[in-house]
Amino acid sequence: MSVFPFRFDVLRKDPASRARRGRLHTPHGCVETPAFIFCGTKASVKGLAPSQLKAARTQICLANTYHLLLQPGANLIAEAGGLHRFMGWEGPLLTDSGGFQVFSLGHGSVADEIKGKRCRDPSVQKISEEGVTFQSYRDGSLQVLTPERSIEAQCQMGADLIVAFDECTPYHSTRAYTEQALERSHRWEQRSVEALSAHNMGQQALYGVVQGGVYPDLRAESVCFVNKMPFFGHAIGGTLGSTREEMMAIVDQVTSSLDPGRPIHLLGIGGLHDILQGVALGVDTFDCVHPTRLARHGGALMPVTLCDPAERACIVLKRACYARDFGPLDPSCPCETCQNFSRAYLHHLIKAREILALTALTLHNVTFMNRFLQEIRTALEQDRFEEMRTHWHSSCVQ
RNA sequence: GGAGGGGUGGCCGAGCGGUCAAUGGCAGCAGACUGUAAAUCUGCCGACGGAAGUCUACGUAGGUUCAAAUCCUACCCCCUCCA
Repeated sequence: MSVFPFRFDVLRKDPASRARRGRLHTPHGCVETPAFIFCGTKASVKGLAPSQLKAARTQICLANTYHLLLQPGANLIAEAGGLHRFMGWEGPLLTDSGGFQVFSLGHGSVADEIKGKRCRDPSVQKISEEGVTFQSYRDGSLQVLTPERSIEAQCQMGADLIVAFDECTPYHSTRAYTEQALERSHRWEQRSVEALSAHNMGQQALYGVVQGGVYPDLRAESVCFVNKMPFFGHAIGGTLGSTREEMMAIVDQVTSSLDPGRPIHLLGIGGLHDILQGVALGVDTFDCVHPTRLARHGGALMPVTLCDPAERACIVLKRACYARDFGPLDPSCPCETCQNFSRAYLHHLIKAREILALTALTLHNVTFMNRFLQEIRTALEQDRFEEMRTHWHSSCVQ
């Protein structure tokens, strides 16, 4: 009789907000929360080896069912001994269900669309009760993703935390459509639960996704649904509106009524301010491509004191003004990049399109995020979170 | 010496009478990036101007034409082949 190897403990609650310091137990180790989950979409955090992730004190990474299903296939990963062994990462892993990708296929515009920035061509995919038919981005072949297939693949890959298959409704959806999609997502999530229990290996914990778009009553309905389902944790998904205020209003509403005993994940959000606000609203984990993508595009995350506080929390190293900046990237950062390379050298690597630029900046941004989340955890432990938030807020927002 | 090909904006390279301040690419400059089709994408990129616009430009100097980077003549360079 084996014991379910997952547990979420709330170690401390912030007196001034809904923030909490927690610990998420998985078969591959604990995740101290609040935590950031790095995106390793195709079973690799682009540019970094697992040893480097580890050195940067990374706790947990994410991979994507959709991408891995198309290449190299869940069967192959199972043959390899599971995702952990396949990618050489011993720590906790999460796999996303592929629900999000289904809506960004063939276009690449849907990520924007979900954020309310652009309209998409609605003609690409077929959504039925059974699941979603979509075109592979690799070879154009038609693929079908259903709750059962997503869960089966996630079980084969064996990530610790897995996500129920949902429909991610875009921003420009009507209320009627969002509602219809929500109901269907709930049925898919129900099927996800059943599919997981059919595999019954007990080595994976399932997250249910809260949908409902920008409509408070639908979000409320979705919260009510996931709370009743036997999910281990909850994820907040779908469109979160077109502005930060709208996003936080939705997160606020949702987190205030989710089961407080379960960990809460905010899908796809990773801005520093967003994390601070999210944590204050009770979010335990975040994932986002931003830190790693930003790095590949020449941006280095920076403490507020080291970048132009009027704008972003990063410096764009490819800018000409860093060509002769021979000082360290961030003197306070212990990462190998900051310890060894000047801004001028990093600028050069980027301009010269050297591969090291990608690795060096990614390593820094990963380190930065881990330190940032560590700072939040420490602040929570010392009841200083409110102070930290205020400090960041006043430093960054003029 | 003979025959042929070519000289275009920082570079490479299209254009071969008007719609050409001149396609592309590179380099340069700036912006974007939030469940990753992203080492990507977008914009600017002769000078002056906020803009409309004005000026200077396609080896050099003339010429033909209402109009020339595009046609003609001479000259200067470069490349290939033959002697």
